[in-house]
Amino acid sequence: MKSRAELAELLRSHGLKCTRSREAVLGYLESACQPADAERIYAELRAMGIAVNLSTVYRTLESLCGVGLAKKVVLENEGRALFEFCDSAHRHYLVCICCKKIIPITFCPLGEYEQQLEQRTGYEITGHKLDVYGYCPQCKKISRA
Amino acid sequence: MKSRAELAELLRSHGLKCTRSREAVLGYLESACQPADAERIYAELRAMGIAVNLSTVYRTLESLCGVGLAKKVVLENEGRALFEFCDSAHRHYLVCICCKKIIPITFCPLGEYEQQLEQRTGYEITGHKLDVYGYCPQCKKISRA
DNA sequence: CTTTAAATGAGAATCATTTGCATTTGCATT
DNA sequence: AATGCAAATGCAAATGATTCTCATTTAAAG
Repeated sequence: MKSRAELAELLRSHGLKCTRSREAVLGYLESACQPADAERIYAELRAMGIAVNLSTVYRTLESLCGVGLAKKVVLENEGRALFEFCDSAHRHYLVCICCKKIIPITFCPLGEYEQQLEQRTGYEITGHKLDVYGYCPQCKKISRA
Repeated sequence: MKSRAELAELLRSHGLKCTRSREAVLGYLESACQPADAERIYAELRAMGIAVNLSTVYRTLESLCGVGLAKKVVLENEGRALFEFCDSAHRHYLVCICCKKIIPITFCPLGEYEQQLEQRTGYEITGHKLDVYGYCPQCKKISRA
């Protein structure tokens, strides 16, 4: 959980002008425990008494992603894009297909696989996206009941 | 490349009424060498002289996916959904971030990884999605020139 | 050949996201 | 502290993919 001053500094050091909306959105993402979509960020900020405009939230998210302060996460069967604070760590997501809870996974087993693929296909591989789907412990119980 | 009769049989054996549009869409997917989006399928069919409606293409794709004859593929940074004929093989995609060409990959290295995840997280894992991004041989050359 | 439920066409509706434009604001400079 | 200006914002309208409504057509069961 970063202070107001830290957020401002983070923005400036990434070449972004520091504004009320940007500070708010960045602060929200930084303290969020899960990726959130624009509408949700918008709603939560309003609930906190910070009047931002939805377009501004979208624009801010775009800027933050542009400078690497946020990351856009697009999941299958999810109509809208999610965003998270970007600590520049490579990660994957484990998504509950029932309650939609998302937990990040830091272990990635694909390094060697990518090398093999490069050799076999002649592609120059720049990255990958892996999401795992299933039932979280709670939903597993419920679906059995 | 399946015959008209084979397509009809495929539809019926999956519990779908056989109609002109469905036969056309299924036939297109079956002979396509890459996943295609609804608009493209629509355009190509019209170009072949088959007058289908775009809504029908969407509805047909939904039905086909519903009975397992097609598969929806959602890629990052791709505004629209893609669809492919479903031969029920588990596969991943290697997508050129430059020309958007997509090649399917049949080798999947994630079986063991999923088991480890189940143990560590208590989730019941039902599946995953892995897409790999990079430059295809041609685009690799171009970007260097 | 009827019948009937399901499929289709045409266009309106929806939903997330983007954009145009007038107004405001950060912030560097007087 | 006041000024200027480009960048950021608010608002409403535009967009693009997809879905829905409803009147009409069609597949295929009887």
